Amino acid sequence: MKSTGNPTYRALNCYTKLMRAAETVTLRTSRQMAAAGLTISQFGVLEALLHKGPLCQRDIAAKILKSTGNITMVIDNLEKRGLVRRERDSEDRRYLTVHLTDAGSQLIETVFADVEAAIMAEMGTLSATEQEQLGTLCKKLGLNKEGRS
Amino acid sequence: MKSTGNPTYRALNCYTKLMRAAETVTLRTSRQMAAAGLTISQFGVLEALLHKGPLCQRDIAAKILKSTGNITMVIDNLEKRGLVRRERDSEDRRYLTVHLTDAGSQLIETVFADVEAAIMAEMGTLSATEQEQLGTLCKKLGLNKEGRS
DNA sequence: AAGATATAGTTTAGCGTTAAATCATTTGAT
DNA sequence: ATCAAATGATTTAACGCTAAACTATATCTT
Repeated sequence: MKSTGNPTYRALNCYTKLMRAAETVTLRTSRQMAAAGLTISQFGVLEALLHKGPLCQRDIAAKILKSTGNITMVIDNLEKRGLVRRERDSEDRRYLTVHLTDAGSQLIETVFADVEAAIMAEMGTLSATEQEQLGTLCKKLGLNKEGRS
Repeated sequence: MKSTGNPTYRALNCYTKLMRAAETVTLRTSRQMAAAGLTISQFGVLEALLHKGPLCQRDIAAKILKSTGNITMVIDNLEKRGLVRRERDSEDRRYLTVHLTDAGSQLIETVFADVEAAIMAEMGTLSATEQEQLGTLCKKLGLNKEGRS
C-alpha cells in the first residue's frame, strides 16, 4: 500500500492529510473563540452580523450553512448573554431581524481580530506562493461536479 | 481587500478555501455512510475495529479522536443494531473489549469500499502531481508548532 | 373574501460532542 | 492487608446539529 505510484494510496493519503490539516487549523483558531466563551457557531452568527449588518434568521442560517432550527437555539443563547437582540419586522411579522447589541459588537470586533491573527499565524507556515497553490488546489477540489449539493 | 498582494487577504482566502474543500469532500464521502445508516462516528468505530481487530473503548476513543463518554454512546447505538458486541475482559474487569459481529464485519467491509471509492472519485479531480502537492502543503500546515495540542 | 400555498420561525426527537462527576476495578504504597 | 491513587467505563448537563412536524403570518388564486 505504501508504493507511491499506487493511485488508491495516493488519493487516500491526500484525503487524510487534507482532513487533518483542516481539523488542526480549526482546532487552533477556535481557541480564540473559546477564550471569549464563544462556540464556532456563535462566532459565525456574530461575524455575519458584524459584516453584513442586521439579518433575519433565515439569512443567518444560509450564511453559516446551518439549519434554521439550529439557528433558533444559537441565537437564544446569544440573546441570553445580551450579545444580540431580536426585533420583529413590522412590515412582515414572520421575520425576526437579529441585531448586534453594543456588547455584542464590542465582543465580536475584538474576537474577530484575534481569530484573524490566529489564521494569519497558521497560514504563515506557508510562503505566499504556497498559500496560493493550496488555495488553487482546494478550490479545484471543491468545484468537482455539482458544487456543494 | 482584494489586492492579491495583501498578505491578510491571501491568508484568509487560503484558509477559507481549505475549510470549504474539507467540508465539501466530507459531505460527499459521508453520503456513502449515510446510505448505510451509519454516522461518521459509527463508521469510524467500525473501521477501526475492521482494521485493528477488537479494541477496548479507550483505544477506540483515541483512534477516532473523541472523548470516552461519547464512545460509550456510539457503541451503545452500534450494539443495539447488532453490529458490535462488548466483552468484559476476564483478566482486568475494567476493560470492555469491543468486537465486530458478523453482521458488523459484513456491513463495514462494503461501506468502507464505497467510501474509499468516493474518496478516489473526489481526489480524482486532481492529477497525481496535484494530489501530491496538496498532500505536502497540508502536511506542512499541520506540522506548524506543537502538533495537534 | 376564502381557501390553498408558501414562508419564517419554533419545537421535538434523536444522535453527536465535551467536560466533569461518579462507579467499578486494579495497582501501588506502606 | 489496607488504604490511596490510577484507570476504564458510565452518567449527566449543556450545547450543537438535522430532519420533520408544527405555528403564525403573508401571499396568491379564484
